[in-house]
Amino acid sequence: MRSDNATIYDIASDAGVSIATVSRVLRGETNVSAVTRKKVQDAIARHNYRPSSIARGLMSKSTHSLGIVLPKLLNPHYAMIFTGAYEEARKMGYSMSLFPWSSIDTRAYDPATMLVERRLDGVIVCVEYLSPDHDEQVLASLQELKHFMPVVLIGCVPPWYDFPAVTNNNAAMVREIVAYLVSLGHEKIAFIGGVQEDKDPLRRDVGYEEGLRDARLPYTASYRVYGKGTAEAGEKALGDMLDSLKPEYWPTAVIALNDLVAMGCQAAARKRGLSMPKQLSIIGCDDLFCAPYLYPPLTSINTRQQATGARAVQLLISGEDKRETVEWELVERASCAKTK
Amino acid sequence: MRSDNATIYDIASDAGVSIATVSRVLRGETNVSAVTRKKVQDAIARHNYRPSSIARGLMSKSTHSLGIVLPKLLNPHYAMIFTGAYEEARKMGYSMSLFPWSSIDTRAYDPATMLVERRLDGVIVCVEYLSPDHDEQVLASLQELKHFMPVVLIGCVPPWYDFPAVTNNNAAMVREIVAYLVSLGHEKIAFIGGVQEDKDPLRRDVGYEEGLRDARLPYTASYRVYGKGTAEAGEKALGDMLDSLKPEYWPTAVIALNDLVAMGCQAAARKRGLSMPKQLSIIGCDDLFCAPYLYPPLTSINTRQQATGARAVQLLISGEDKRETVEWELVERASCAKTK
DNA sequence: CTGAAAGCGCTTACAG
DNA sequence: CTGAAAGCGCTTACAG
Repeated sequence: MRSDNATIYDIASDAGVSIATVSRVLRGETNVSAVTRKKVQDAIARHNYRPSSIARGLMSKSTHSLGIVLPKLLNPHYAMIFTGAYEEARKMGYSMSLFPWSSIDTRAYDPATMLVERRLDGVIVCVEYLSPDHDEQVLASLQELKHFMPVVLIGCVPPWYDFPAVTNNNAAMVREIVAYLVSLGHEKIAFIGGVQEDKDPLRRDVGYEEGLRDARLPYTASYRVYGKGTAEAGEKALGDMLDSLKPEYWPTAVIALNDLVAMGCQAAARKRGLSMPKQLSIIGCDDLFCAPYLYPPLTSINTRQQATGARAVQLLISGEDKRETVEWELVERASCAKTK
Repeated sequence: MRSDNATIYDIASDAGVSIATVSRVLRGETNVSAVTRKKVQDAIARHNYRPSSIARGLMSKSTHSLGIVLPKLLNPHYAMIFTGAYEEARKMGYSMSLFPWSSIDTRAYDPATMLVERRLDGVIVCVEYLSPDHDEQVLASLQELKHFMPVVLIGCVPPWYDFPAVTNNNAAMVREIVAYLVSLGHEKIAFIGGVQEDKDPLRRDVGYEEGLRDARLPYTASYRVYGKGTAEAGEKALGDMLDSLKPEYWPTAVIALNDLVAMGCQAAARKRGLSMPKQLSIIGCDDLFCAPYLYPPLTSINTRQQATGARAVQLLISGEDKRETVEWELVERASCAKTK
């Protein structure tokens, strides 16, 4: 084993053939005689030679590598998406590089520079709605990026984003969650998390209001708290709600934007002596690995993140320009109970 | 904005200069006259030109990109390491690609192929001890990889691995944990998780036994259960231990290999009606984001994963061939209590 | 301060 | 089945 950073020329001369022939066996072409192939393979083994994907990428316009832009990996929700996308890419013979979103849009020169300079074959971008002007800025970046390479979106993608995408129908999902809680006898149902100005018609807010309407329940503004999707935000939001309401008006159920928020809600409720799920039912969303180990074990929605990531890769590679919706599943555990 | 995939030739001819001059302004060289620079920059803007890092990488031997090999991203422990490494790399002007370990060693051709073909400037590998033959295989892969690029190790790195590394001193850590539990009055202390045949002198086992010896406590084989570092494994391990022991011999404290195992232990204890921390104290390791939201909130060890990742990047780039140890911190929450 | 030329390590027609 | 040659899009001495 030499590992001398041999090039295709070294292999060719060592095997006594041309570099074109070496290239042929490298790429597995069949029109090479057995003995020639053997000579080349031996030379490759002797030098421990690995072709440079850099040089290879120069000539063949495809780099066979994809990118995925995710808000942050510390949230396991995104780690699941990444894992699903990565595995699918690998199956299809592509590599997949991860770009934390923050590292993209802090580049002064241009949001998409890193992606474009690497000549990726395509990129999956996970969109989050943060505020109207952030939205505008994101859309502009995406449109520019689209000029350079195929883009598939996941996450919270408003319908007016003209991109192929794979998403959940959040509105329908939350509407069903409300129905589920109503079926358990709940009438005072709170919803915690999300951004107030979001104008996406698929947003969870819409489902919340629809679900209430379905059950002919009033919309109580005090039960609707906006905030970031973190445990801290959830803890503060529910805590403030409870502290500001007379106990007889306390919600009997809360829908959390995601499992992180739900974790925070559990903490807030516990701190105020509420027994769960007896006095308060909580349902999360995303079904993180820790959901079954919270107390009480958290009922949540499996949003099939890995399937989402995998499907996005398929759209990216096939070039289909369509918008798909992925199913979800209610995972019942002990955190939601009947009111009596 | 044209996005016509212009090359350096297009820019040069459009600006009326040579490609060498375009290259100079691209790389920010100072020896270019202001007017020439302006002409070039205008042409770049007009074409929305981005240089190809592929072509750039061919000539300059450095790709300015690093790799990191991690067992699995779904465990937030590794997501923290990645985040720390990624951010540090970015600060130093490097990009960082993630390679799940599984995708490395299932390549029939060669474990390191993906890394080598991409001509990475260096790679961080997170090592896990799984079994003696896995260990042998990993070491062989690493040694081969080392012929191609600088390698820095993190994770469970035995001292006979001749590589720069940044690790925790697990033995010392667990020894202190035992002392902490002893200071709370515990004498029946269990340890759950890990691989039995591990011969690393820094391994957690060693610290467990040393800690017991420090406190002049007996080593009780029934209190030592091996297993994978998952919640399921933890739940089964503690469950089996409790079921097989008369209650008066039940441990009053358990040290879990990591927070996942600790989560499982909480579930097993709860299922058997043990009240925590009154009847059973549990301490985890890694201080995952969910630790404060478990019930009871989990006392754990902050192993400074982000700092570990960042430091590994620094060693990789500086080329220092040394082995460093990173500090840890006990994070006291409610899951460990005095025995009386 | 600027340009002509060679070269990085491959792939890809094109001949034979 | 195999090879000579051009070319991918840059950077890097080397001249001037």
